[in-house]
Amino acid sequence: MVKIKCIKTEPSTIFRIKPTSPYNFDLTVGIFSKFLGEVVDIFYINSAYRRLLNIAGNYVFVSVKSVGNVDNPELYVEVYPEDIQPDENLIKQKLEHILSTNIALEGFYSMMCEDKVLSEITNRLYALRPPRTESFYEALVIAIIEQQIALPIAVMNKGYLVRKYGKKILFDGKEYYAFPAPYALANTKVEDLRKLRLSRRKAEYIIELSTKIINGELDLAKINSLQNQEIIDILTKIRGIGKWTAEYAIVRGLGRLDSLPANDVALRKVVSTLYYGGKEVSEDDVRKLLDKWGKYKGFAAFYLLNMGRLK
DNA sequence: AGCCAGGTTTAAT
DNA sequence: ATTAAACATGGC
Repeated sequence: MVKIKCIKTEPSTIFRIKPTSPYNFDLTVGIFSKFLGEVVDIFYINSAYRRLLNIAGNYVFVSVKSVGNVDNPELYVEVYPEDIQPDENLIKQKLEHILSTNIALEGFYSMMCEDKVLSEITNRLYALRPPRTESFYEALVIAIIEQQIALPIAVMNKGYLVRKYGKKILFDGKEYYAFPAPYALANTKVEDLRKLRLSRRKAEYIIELSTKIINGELDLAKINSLQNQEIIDILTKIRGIGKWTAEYAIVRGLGRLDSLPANDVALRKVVSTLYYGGKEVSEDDVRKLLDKWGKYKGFAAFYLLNMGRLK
């Protein structure tokens, strides 16, 4: 039997975050509510973004509300620690990372004015930022799950995995889950993960990756000090992580906006529709088109992908 | 109805 | 070298 912890309904700490302007909170965290079956990052429109975080080994439940507006954004954060209260600054940094509150958009927006397609998208998605995962590990596992599969299915698959192996709490009568830690997944068997509707291959990839992390073969702590290409070289030596997976994880997990998962099927489709009149495009075509945006090419890809979802 | 969905590796041609 | 197969379901 799993013991369920109920979180107290009174926050132990309250603080505020001031994102750089412009910042559209609903649009940004709204990315999380697009798919049924999302169980880690919880957001209902006009409500709070809620998540169970793992901060330096301690579980902390956070609830984030917008108390500002797009041009004068401000976030109101309530913290409910399970046991030990971690340093408030660590929690704040983690949330600023996840919610991408510190990105400067001006450079990107002024660059996009030159492109008809992107300037229209930018108008519709104004002040949207790419949310990030809590950890790089989470980004890698999600990327593996999302390989060659429809996104709603991938989100459901992630949900099964999280419900089975993630830390669970109850808050206000609802269940919330932290993303599983590497040791939790390293100790599973392929057959266990197969039952969660993961393919045999993906189950192997996730277990092998998690094992490399807990035995120190792969040190994710030092990843962020490396260049994109260095990270790709290291990661693609690991079974199950190809170029797309590495590039995708660099965007989702590290929040680097200059990493371009050019071989992404959805991205290729959007680029084909919006720039090539529906003619099929290759990974190289996508790179050729987006490379000119330099350090913002990943951001441009993010906007294009979300445009594809708006349709 | 059927086909395609945010790849990558391995094993069989 | 090239190719097929592997995870499942909502939308078109």
